[in-house]
Amino acid sequence: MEIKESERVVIAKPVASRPTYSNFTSFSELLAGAINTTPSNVCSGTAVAAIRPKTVRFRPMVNRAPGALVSSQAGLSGTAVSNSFNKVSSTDSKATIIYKPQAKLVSKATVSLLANMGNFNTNSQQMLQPVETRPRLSKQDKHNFSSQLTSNLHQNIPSPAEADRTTEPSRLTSLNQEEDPKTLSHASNGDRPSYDGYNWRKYGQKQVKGSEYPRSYYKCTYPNCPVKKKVERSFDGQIAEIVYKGEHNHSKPQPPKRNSSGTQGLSDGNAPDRNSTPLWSNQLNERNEGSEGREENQNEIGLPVHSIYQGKAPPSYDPAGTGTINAGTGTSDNSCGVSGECDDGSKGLEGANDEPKSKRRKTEIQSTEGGMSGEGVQEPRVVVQSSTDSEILGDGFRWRKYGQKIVKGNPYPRSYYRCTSIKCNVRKHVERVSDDPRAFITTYEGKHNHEMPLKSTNLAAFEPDSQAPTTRVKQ
DNA sequence: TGCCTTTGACCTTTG
DNA sequence: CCAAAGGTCAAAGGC
Repeated sequence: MEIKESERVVIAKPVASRPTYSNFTSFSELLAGAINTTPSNVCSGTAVAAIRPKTVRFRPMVNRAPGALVSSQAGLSGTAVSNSFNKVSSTDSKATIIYKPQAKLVSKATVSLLANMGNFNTNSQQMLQPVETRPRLSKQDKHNFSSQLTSNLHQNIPSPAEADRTTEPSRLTSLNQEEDPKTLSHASNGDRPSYDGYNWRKYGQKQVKGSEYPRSYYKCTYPNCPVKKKVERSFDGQIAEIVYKGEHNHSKPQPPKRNSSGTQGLSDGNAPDRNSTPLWSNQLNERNEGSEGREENQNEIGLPVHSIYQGKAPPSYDPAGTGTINAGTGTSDNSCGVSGECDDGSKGLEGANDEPKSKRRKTEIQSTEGGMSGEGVQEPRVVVQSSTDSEILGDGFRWRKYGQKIVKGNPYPRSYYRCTSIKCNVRKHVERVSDDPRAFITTYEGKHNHEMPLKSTNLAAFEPDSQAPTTRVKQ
């Protein structure tokens, strides 16, 4: 179980790929990783899965899926959200660390719940909304969810981070929703404007070592466009990482139609721009698979998604460039970055799954529109996201997760974080090294050039686990 | 009927 | 140079 140091060093890979962004979930994520992996595995075993073999087709399954998920999650987290704690602890049998786990669990549970419900609401955005502006769904529904979520969260989660988490759930929901593209579409009436504007075709799927979930390969459907992306899922089947290759040699396809109807209309009206903002959220909701949305949202949940560009990729995207924080931007931006224009859609797109096949295109188009319209907006969002994305981990600093990867020799995923302080180049990666979720090894690179944003006292609350983990400083 | 996803096999890349 | 892993192709099936 122990990790080989040499391998750790390998961090480079993720880095190399230009992370535009990422998500974070920091702790929760870690936990999730840890917990989920193990437990999840277990769960998966029990619950199962969820695996969402493929979403799309499951429509009929949809109901099941959610249910399944829920059950699974429930199993994991607890039947009910509230229970999540217990279960978590119980499952792992490690009660001590309740906090984080809880958070995670809770969120998941909630998520699952949401998912179920969410299908209707569809737009997980609710949670996101704050960030976005777009109201795409019926607000009421959202409210319901959100309220529920929040309530759950509150109950379950004592941690300070709740607020963030609330978002998480939503995100999660979105994820879940992925599975039910239909629901999304249906529910939302077309909510999904989301496609990033680009159209993607799935051309392959493969089981990757170290991952229970398959990696999906997508190509931009625009003629001659070399852009490809691959989407990996994490334990829960949520998107864990999206890697883009190449740059779009075209602008986003515009939707021929405009639909004013429905959500899009909303988005259009308000945020004309691309989806950036709205899309963002939308995306999340809509496409689950899509990556982007998730990216941002997922942060906490542990569903971190991040997009990484390979090759030339993103020409400009990162406002920050490598910007430490960009990540935030990266998220949504990433997509954008990749295409330059903002692919956002892409993320969603892949979701191909999400959408029902034939409709997909149609929707895409429409969605694109919505998305297209609002381009300018994106960046701003990014900003917002970034704020949400980063989390204060046990060490008292605020980190942004920019990557997660399973390294050989260790069945547990390694999460990469970057200090969100603008001038600070400190990075660290955290990986679980044993069945004990508390057994983490944290490796730091560089030194902080700023003070710790959070007081140690507070930290305690955040991370009970912090004790367990081992810390290393590369340099 | 057409489009898209799924999947197994083959090819390429990397260690 | 070999083996393993990853990536892509293309036929088949489903919606």
